[in-house]
Amino acid sequence: MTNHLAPATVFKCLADETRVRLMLIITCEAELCVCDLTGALAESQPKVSRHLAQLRSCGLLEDRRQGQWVYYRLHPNLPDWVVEILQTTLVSNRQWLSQDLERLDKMGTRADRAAACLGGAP
Amino acid sequence: MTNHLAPATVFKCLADETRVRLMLIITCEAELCVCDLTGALAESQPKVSRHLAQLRSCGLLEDRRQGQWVYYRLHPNLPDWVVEILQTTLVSNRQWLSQDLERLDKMGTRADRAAACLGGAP
DNA sequence: GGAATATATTCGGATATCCGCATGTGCGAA
DNA sequence: TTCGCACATGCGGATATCCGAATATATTCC
Repeated sequence: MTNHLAPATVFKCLADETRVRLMLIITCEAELCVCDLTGALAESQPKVSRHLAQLRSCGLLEDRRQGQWVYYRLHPNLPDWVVEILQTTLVSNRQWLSQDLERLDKMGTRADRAAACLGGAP
Repeated sequence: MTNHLAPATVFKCLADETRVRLMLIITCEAELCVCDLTGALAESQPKVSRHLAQLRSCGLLEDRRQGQWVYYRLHPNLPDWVVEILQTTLVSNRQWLSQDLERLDKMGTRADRAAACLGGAP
């Protein structure tokens, strides 16, 4: 809402298959760490990390370090129209994204593991 | 709705400033010929033509020759989510697009078709 | 401190993108 | 047919993008 992100800048960020997949999965799951994303996409760690860095430097993502893990989520100041676009794309392309989400589901996300840990034994 | 356009493909088309401007203006005006678009963008004719060709070959635009003019419009089989994205982007970036639309408006002639899409934005 | 895990970055090369300039093509009018 | 306008495209060349492999940094655990 506060950021000015030119349309071309936003679309350039989404113009790479790896980056759209990252953005849509994060839109879907709210917050994920790099290892989750690497597993979900079944891509190499440097590749995923590089694209995440690009998305962050453009202002689409925000990162947060917690221990050895770095969590990524949509940037809180993301303009509304960008969020809308992500959600629209997500809703109409679930099938396209299903393999990534299945892989993510099967590995159990770090967020889930952490939550389970908080609820159970720390 | 019928076409299968992968998200990355669509966003790649919109990842260039010239191409987003073309797509948004056409989304706004329904149908325009190359000379209108060249005037609106104030870019060279080969540049505009080349980008239009790319948008057409990707399936985002459809062209129609009428006499010496070639009119471009959104492809009728464009998936709904792509149209939604274009409209969302348009609505939230009127200011960004205003110069192009003003130029188009001032040209008059072939661009007689309502430029009233801009609404009341300054 | 040292090993182990998670993440980031550098490097170099293959490929893609974008552009201006010039030229080619299709159409209508004279 | 020839001219002129509207549009498309071929041809370099500059620049950007993307990747794998290797390496660097950060943090935790022992």
